[in-house]
Parts: sequence; C-alpha cells; structure tokens
Amino acid sequence: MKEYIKDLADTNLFSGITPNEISGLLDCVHAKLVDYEKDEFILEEGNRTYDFGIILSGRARAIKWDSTDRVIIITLLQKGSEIGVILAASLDHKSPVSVQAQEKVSILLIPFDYLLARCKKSCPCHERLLRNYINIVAEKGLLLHERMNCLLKPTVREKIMTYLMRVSCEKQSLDFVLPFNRNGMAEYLNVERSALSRELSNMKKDKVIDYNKNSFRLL
Amino acid sequence: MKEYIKDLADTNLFSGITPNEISGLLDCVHAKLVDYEKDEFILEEGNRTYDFGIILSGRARAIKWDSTDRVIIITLLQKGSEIGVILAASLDHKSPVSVQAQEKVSILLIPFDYLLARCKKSCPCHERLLRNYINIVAEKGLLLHERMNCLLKPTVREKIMTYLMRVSCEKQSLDFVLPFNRNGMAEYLNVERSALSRELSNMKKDKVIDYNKNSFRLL
DNA sequence: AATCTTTTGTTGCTTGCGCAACGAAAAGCG
DNA sequence: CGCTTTTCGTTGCGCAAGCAACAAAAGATT
Repeated sequence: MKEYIKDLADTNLFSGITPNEISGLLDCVHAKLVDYEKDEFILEEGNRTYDFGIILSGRARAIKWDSTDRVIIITLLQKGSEIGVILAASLDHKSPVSVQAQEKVSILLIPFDYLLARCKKSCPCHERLLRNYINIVAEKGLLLHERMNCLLKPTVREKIMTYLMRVSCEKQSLDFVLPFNRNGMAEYLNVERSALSRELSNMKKDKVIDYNKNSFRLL
Repeated sequence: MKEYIKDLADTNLFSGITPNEISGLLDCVHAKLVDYEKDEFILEEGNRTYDFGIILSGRARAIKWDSTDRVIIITLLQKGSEIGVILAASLDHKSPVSVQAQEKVSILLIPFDYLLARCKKSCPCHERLLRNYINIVAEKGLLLHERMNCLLKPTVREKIMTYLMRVSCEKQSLDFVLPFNRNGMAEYLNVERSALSRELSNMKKDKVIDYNKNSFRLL
C-alpha cells in the first residue's frame, strides 16, 4: 500500500494531510486494497455496501439501465475519483448505481464506520479527513445536479449544448476533447446514438460547433 | 427560538440530541431565525450561500427552469426539511437550484463553518451533529438519484409508473395521496401537463392504475 | 495486405408527445 | 349566490427523435 501514498496525497479525501499522516490514517481507518478486472462490477445497483473507495489506478463508469436495458452513464470515474461516497454515508446503504471497471482497476477501500470513529490518538488529521469527506459528498451531489441540467433539456440539441458548454467551461477553452466516443456520449446524454450523430451534423452545418472524432470546438 | 426546540428534536439534523443539548448547540453554531413570505425566494440558482437551513414551518419547493422558462420541480420541502445542505458543504457554494416558499415559511439558518468548528466545550453532541449532517447530505444525493430514475425513463407512462411505485413503496400501500396537483406532477416528471393527463387516462383505461384528483391506487 | 470488428454517419419510417386551443368542473372571492 | 380564477381532461396537429438498416471509415488481428 505504501507505493500509493504519494498519489493519495493528491486526492480530495486526503487533501491537506501530509504523506506521513496519511500512512498512519490508513491503519486507523482500516483501509484495504482491492483489484478488479476489466468489465467487472465494483458495485451493483441495489446491493448494500458499507465501504467507500478511491480509485488508485484505472478507469470505471457509474451506470444505470433503463427499462429497455439501454445503458445510461451517470459519471465517469478515473484515478483519484471516489466510489460509493454517497452510498456509504446513506442510511440504508443500497446502491443507486452500478459501477463497472473499464479496465484493470485498483481501489483503496475504507469502511465508513472507521472514518467516523475518532481514532484513539485523536489526531487532528482525522478531523480533516471528515471535513474532506463532507466536501466530497456535497460535490457528488452537485455532479448529479449538473447531470440533471443535461437530462432536463427538452431537445437533443440543447442536451448537447448544455454538456459541451459545461466541458468547455471546465477546460477553460472553446477547444476540448471529450472523454466519450459517440456511443458513450449518447449514453451520457440519454439519447439515441443516431439521433445524436444527426444533430451533431446539423449543428456543424449551422456553424454552432465544429468537431472531428472527440475533439470539439464551440463557435 | 425556544419554542421550536421541541420540533427540532424530531429533525434529522438533531436526531439523537436532547432538547437541552440542542438549546446549547444553537448558540454554539450561531443559529438564527429567518422568515419568508409566500412566493419569496429562499435561495436563487447561481447565488452563493454559506448557510444551510431547516424549515420550522411552512412548505417550499426546489426548482429549476428549462430553456423555455418552464418550471421543473426538483424536490418538495416541508417542516423539518433541510435547505441548501449540499450547497453549504460544497466548494464554491453556488446554488444549483432555486428554492421558493409556497406559503409563509420560517427557517432556522446555520452557518456551515460553525457547524464544522468544534465548540470550545467540545460537547459530544456537536460530534453527533456532524455525523447527522453527513447522513443528510448523502440522503439528499440519493434523492437526486431517485429523481433521475424518473427523468431517465423514455416514455411518459414509465415516468409516471416509476414515480407512483416509489411513492407507493414509501407509503407502504397501493393507495396513496400525492403531494402534487396535475400541474405540479407534470413539473416534477418534466412532461407536458396535457400529455400527463392523456397518459393517466390511458393508464386508467388499461386498468393499471385508478385515481381521482390526487388519490391514486396501483392495480 | 487481407480480413474482421468497431465506430460513425446517413436516411426513411413511424410514433410519442409537445403544443395550442377549448370546455367543463372545482375552487376562491366579493 | 353569481362571478372570476384556477384546475383538469380532451383532442387535432406537427415535429422531434427513436428505431432499424446500411454503408463508409477507422482500428484491430493474424
């Protein structure tokens, strides 16, 4: 586990905590390492879990299925992303989503109860850990709001624009590369892939955007 | 403020804390009372706030607007409901929703920073307060997931069914009364009111549900 | 280089549903 | 009670977008 401590210092959960302290904390909260193979499920909708995790390496996606078994991407997760944060802190611990590894994934698992339990040494960093956790849960909630801002739009074009403008805003540039291919983008925006392609073409024709492959530009 | 302490003991935030302790805590976290008139905005989308609130009396709704200025109801809030919990705990404190009073509303406001700050007396109840807060943020996140489960459905009928089954589940009964009128229900499910009425009629005709006014029954 | 697989774009068909307009019922009010 | 206002159901129209099928392009594999 030692080899990850430097990476952990850069995560939101351990922000403001020194590598030395992290090392102590990991014991204190009974952290453990778990690996997953590509396509394996880290979490399954409806299942109960009492731990949350941090991705140490690899990428994953949080998904749901609609009634016709079509995949809907809720969030993309990468190195440093937290998994099951809301879930672990909830009351009945029933997962609202499934999380699937998109490649080999290593995860640091932490039981929520140990996070809450103040350690015997009552170190100030444990305090900080808790505060970081609260921030993370809140940010996850905001992410869902962002998500809804797309879904709520009545037309495909508006869904696309809402999403593109958000990414553009995050990247602070009118040019950017999306983390999705067409299919993934459709699953994220919850529209038909062909309908998405069609509308992207129209938008290019109307000169509101330009793109090729996953590289986009707002005009 | 004293007159509300008994009510506060029943809220999620103060769960497990005695009225006596609550009384002390309120000073400790610099809680203050604020009143709002009907239709007044308690929170406005995009604005920054560093406090969260608990409704002491009255009802409110969290809403967004789509591009055509149609209202979309995110959550209904009533006595005991928390307002701005995710917001206060977030990093940039920019509200993702507007919250509007639906009648005269009284709110207990608490600055998030004082919630985090451990009081000088370092009372154990402050500890409990923090844990309760984490639970609440998580539950708010789950609420958004529930919300999405409706929005993600491709057809109006499925949106309706998803919502009705959730309420039925909560109420533990196939008969229940919705907190919405038709218009509100449409705003919640993000569909046209007339389309909603039409589909409700069809579903009654198909004998999958029965209803009149806001009283529904699943068949 | 040849073959197979995956990813995109395109396009006709069909339909669910947004929209607007209207009437009836219910509720609020002087 | 009569009048106004709000709520609710119904219906015709038109279009956005889901669906399916296909072809072209891009990668992957041997």
